[in-house]
Amino acid sequence: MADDQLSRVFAALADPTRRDIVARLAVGDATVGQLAEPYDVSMQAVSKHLRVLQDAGLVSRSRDAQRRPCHLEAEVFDLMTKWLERYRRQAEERFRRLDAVLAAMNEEDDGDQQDTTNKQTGAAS
Amino acid sequence: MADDQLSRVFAALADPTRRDIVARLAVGDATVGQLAEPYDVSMQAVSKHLRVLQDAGLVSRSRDAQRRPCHLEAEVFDLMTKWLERYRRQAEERFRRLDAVLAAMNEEDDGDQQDTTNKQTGAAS
DNA sequence: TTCGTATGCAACCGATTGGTTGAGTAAGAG
DNA sequence: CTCTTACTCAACCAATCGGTTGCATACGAA
Repeated sequence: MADDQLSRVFAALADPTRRDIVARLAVGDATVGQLAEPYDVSMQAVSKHLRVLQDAGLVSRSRDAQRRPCHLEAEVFDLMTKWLERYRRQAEERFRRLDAVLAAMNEEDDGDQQDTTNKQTGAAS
Repeated sequence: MADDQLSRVFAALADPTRRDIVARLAVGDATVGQLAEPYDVSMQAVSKHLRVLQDAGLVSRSRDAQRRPCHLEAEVFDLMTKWLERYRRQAEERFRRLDAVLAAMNEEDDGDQQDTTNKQTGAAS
């Protein structure tokens, strides 16, 4: 179901263990073993988490002898920030409009408060 | 597994249909039927999506006769933004440190050239 | 070559997810 | 009251998820 990048990123970060891994990689690169150590799950489980993070573009991996160090890719955060910023702006805009309506209602506050409010038409994601 | 708020929010937004619903609610409040109409899924399915969004704190719902209008709660976005900002800052910080190391290496670049740097994989997409 | 370390891959399992259909509920209209 | 509208709830189902175990692989060391 999660086919696009944004879906993969959000799905990846929906797991606390994976967010924890991201937190540790933000401090510095680490191997699978190092990442697995603080948890009481198998290394294969952590390896799976890393595959999810990698598919989401959140981490990249290189080779160092038999180790596969993981590196946090920070650019993906920009994608999320951009997505978020859009709705924050829209929410603020809506808030401003609501304020305006309220102010207008105060000014001429006799009868007739029928809604000139929003019926929306959808946007896409 | 997704018990905390952040997990619920990310999980909720991992679905393209739910992000779409958020996009439409950002424009203005809507009923379940209005939200379901553009998709070729049952209203029950949309109702389930809305329950997920509600549990994540992303939407609230009121009552208007037999209708249940949905309203986007923008505050949750602050939670995500805060989470994101933390890693963006850390990434920048790391980047600055790497720059410093590189600069230091340039300054004393006579003999002795083994890298004490982070091995890091190339940039990305 | 053989051994140990670090990791990946595949198969399996129980819980969750996104969808369905069908029945039930809340409220205005006739 | 009954009918219709607008939903929710409950049961079910296939697919996915997070975990496991067991085996295969890549590489350095002995």
